Amino acid sequence: MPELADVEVARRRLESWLAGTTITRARSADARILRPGSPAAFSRALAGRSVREVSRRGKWLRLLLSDGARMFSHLGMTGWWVQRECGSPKERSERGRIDVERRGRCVSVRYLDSRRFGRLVVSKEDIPEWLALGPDPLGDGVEPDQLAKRLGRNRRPIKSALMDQAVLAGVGNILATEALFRARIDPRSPSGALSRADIGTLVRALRATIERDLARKTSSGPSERGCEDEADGDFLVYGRQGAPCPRCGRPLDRVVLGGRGTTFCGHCQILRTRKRSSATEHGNSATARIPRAR
DNA sequence: CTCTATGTTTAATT
DNA sequence: GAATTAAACATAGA
Repeated sequence: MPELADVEVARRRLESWLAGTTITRARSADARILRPGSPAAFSRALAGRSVREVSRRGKWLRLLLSDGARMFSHLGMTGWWVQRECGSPKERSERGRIDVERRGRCVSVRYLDSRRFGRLVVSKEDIPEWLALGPDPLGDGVEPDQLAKRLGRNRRPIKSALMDQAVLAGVGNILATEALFRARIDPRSPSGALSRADIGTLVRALRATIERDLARKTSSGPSERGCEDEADGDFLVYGRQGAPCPRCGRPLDRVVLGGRGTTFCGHCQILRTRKRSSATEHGNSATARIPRAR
């Protein structure tokens, strides 16, 4: 469930279940999920504390505890939080649980993650992974100028740059694919080749995609089921290679960028190209505009 | 059996 | 050294 919108939904659920409650018991025995960390340290850090707030940056979730310590949660590919009764039996994919007392009742919040790419980390301070995140397109907003700066002038494909969590926090394969389609930009375009107008369009496309995801996922039923939510699946182009482009009807293409499958329309999404960097280039450059043909 | 998968880290190669 | 690529992780589903 690792789209930015999914993680935001998870945050809201956790907040409604945990904010203001006191943790009576916390358990996780999975060494893969607790990395770094140990079952004993996990229980010790959480038990007896109350939950002050649940925040999110990019794909990371953070519980702020009454003693100032934190618990971080990354959902990886298949992680999800659910609410169960305290006596409810452990499920196959259950990797941890946090039991709290709410209005005199015992409520059990469980972490499910079949593939175990997710993580649970307890720490007294914010962890490096959290601090290294770039601006969150939903929480922080993104200025086209600042994004242009972060993208730099390199030849890295724009899609790979968007998915770099230090550039923008929370953009994954689906979001990057969908936003680039909306912005009509070929995902293989070198990030340095995008114009200021391109970047403005891209920022709007990202925002539109996130808002729509969020609206869909929050309105559509209680996504209380294990790891699946029905609101998933209806994408413009993601995973639809060979199907007709929703804009021009030509079959959608697929390439691999940065090891990730990338669907796009080779007709609607234009490849941006720019000047070739010259060995003598330095600093300024009204002179460095050598149009590049291919 | 083969291929793919919403993510990230690390090793290998250029 | 920087930059790009492949592999690895663990599991499920088509």
